[in-house]
Amino acid sequence: MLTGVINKMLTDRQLFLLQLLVNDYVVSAEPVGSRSIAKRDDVHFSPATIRNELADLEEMGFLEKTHLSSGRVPSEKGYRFYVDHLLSPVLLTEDEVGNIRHAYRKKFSEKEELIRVTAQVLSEFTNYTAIMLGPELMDMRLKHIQMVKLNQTQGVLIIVTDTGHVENKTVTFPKSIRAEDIEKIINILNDKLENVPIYRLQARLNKEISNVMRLHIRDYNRVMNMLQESLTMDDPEQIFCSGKNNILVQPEFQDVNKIISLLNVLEGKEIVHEIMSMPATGLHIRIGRENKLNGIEDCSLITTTYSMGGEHLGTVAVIGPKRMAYPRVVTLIDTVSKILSENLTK
Amino acid sequence: MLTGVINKMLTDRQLFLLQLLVNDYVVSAEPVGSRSIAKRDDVHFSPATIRNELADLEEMGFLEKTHLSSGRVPSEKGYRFYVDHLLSPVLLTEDEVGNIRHAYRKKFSEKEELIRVTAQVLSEFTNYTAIMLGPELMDMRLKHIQMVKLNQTQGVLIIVTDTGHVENKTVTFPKSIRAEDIEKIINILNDKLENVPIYRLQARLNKEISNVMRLHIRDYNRVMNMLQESLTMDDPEQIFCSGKNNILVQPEFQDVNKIISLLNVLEGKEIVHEIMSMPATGLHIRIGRENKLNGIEDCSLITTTYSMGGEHLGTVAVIGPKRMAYPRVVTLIDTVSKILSENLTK
DNA sequence: AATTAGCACTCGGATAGATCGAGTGCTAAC
DNA sequence: GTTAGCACTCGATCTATCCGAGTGCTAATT
Repeated sequence: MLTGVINKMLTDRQLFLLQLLVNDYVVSAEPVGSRSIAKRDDVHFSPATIRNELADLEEMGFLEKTHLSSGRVPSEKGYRFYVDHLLSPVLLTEDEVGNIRHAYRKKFSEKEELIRVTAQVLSEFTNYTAIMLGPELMDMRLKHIQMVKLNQTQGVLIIVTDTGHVENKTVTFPKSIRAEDIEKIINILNDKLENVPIYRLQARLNKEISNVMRLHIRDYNRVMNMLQESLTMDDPEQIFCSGKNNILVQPEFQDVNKIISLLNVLEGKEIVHEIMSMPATGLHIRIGRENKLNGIEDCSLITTTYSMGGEHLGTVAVIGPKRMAYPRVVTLIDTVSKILSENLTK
Repeated sequence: MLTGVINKMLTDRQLFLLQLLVNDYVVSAEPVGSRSIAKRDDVHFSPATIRNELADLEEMGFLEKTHLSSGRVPSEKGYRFYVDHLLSPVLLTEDEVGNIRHAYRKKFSEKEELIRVTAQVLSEFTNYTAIMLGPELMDMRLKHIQMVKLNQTQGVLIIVTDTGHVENKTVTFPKSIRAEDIEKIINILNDKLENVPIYRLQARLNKEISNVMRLHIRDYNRVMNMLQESLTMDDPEQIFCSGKNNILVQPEFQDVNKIISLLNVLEGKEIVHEIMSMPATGLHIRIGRENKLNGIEDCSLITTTYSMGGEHLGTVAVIGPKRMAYPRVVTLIDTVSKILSENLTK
């Protein structure tokens, strides 16, 4: 049991009641009244007493009422206190752990697939929305570059990074170019650009490569233009999102307009920035307005990271209503991100 | 003007009224009454006359009432007749054509991007949902295969098809294998598998390659297993979907449960099958229950195809409510698919 | 014979009370 | 410090009523 030292302002009983109330509200989605609390077996005082305590908790800003004579609902401050001090991690049942492991039973030949499946598992088991951010292109380095000719004028330029990520661009080469030239170009690129960070490719191309190219390749300008274009990386990172619709069944989103605006937020790029703005290490929770992004004021965001061979790779996020099953989600996101890291590492 | 010969059952005036009514209902989303039709400048008969005509049209099954004393709404048969005989194609304004062209102004280095943008344009200009099906893997042939080693035990296997599509798989190779071996394997594969249809890769691997491999490669069994796995193609095709949320603002989807089930359908695989079940050539419209797929009984599906250099490549689809702006969508989907084909071809 | 004016009728949607119940705060008794 | 009792509040639900936009049918008009 918790002792009152956590916060001088709150008595043990108040802590206890706050915890009960949040737990209750999280499952019922209805304002919690004193009577319903008093009915519990582990509560040994009367509704009137509870009313007094709740009134105090409200005065301190941990609880709110939806109208003058309604039951209480946790405020954001209440949730914050709850997740900081009252969160008792929940154990998954053996069945659940089994089911999760089961989802990873098959062999994954594409890393993307593994990440996608993780998003799926997480959204399914939490019943909220899961978003996975892959490694940022910023952090990747070039491993290998390759050109496959499709026909006389077109080819596919394939760029593989050290993390195993593959980008491909269709290019149209100048007619004047010869097959040997293409090979030469690719060789030069591989030679000079290996291990260069992806975001520096273009700069390096201009600085160091251009001289060598000029010597060896005819029609130098056109080729450089072509390469210039192909080495532009626009997508900052890969994103997988699963269970976008889960959140809609929550009673707080019965309003069609809310649904539309939330879905738009989930599909926009801003949500990615919001997630990236979370601390890059450990598990973090942002509740309601703590999120800077407009449109998710009624949501909470929980994030943690995953890695490959110890190296930070990306972020796992779960978005649900403020009224979220925090203990369960915290456990799940932690478990799943570990499983993902294991799978990526081996 | 249309003449009555189209269908012996309907007089010119009935055709005219049916067209008016559909046009009106499509924009208003409200049952159309005789009075509101009579008020139009181009209508020269009284509400009573119109009521008689509408009653006849209803008897013939082209119209419906939502309740005993409501105005009329087109039935599915009514829509069907409308799109078959009364659809007058609409011209886009110069502004619109300009805006569409504008969306394609930038150079596309990835074919996928071009298709994605097309989905976006289409959903934006129709205000419905656009779905693009890429070329089926079935129809592709192997152009080139390539292995990039990431470290001692892992590599990325890259598969390029004749259409310029790139698949990549992360593989873990047996420790015993040597660098030269890998090169040898890839050479054998490229040699023997070029131009083989993607879906036959595995079969060919077993039949013709296995002998050659056995001769040249040590640790034959493990290598074969690895390749076996890597050449499994699970995704039948690429899919781009844009504007999933557009459809939700339509008044027929004010019900949250309808929204959820529709979104689930749009995200599922069945919708792809539904689209693939459309005739593979020309423009086609399926109205409401004409769609076999459960969950889109209240929607209409319009599809056409796009191509690259004359060769059929994929399908463009728009999903909206039955009460759809058919003339506009038909024009748009037609225009856009042509622009896409042009862009792919050049 | 076709059209239209007139009229009774239907039904959904909006509005206004009435009622109910779950909740509160406060006071006084325990 | 706790609790029983009570007056009070407010959302939710139900009912009754009214209104308007629509219909079908009949009889008069063109």
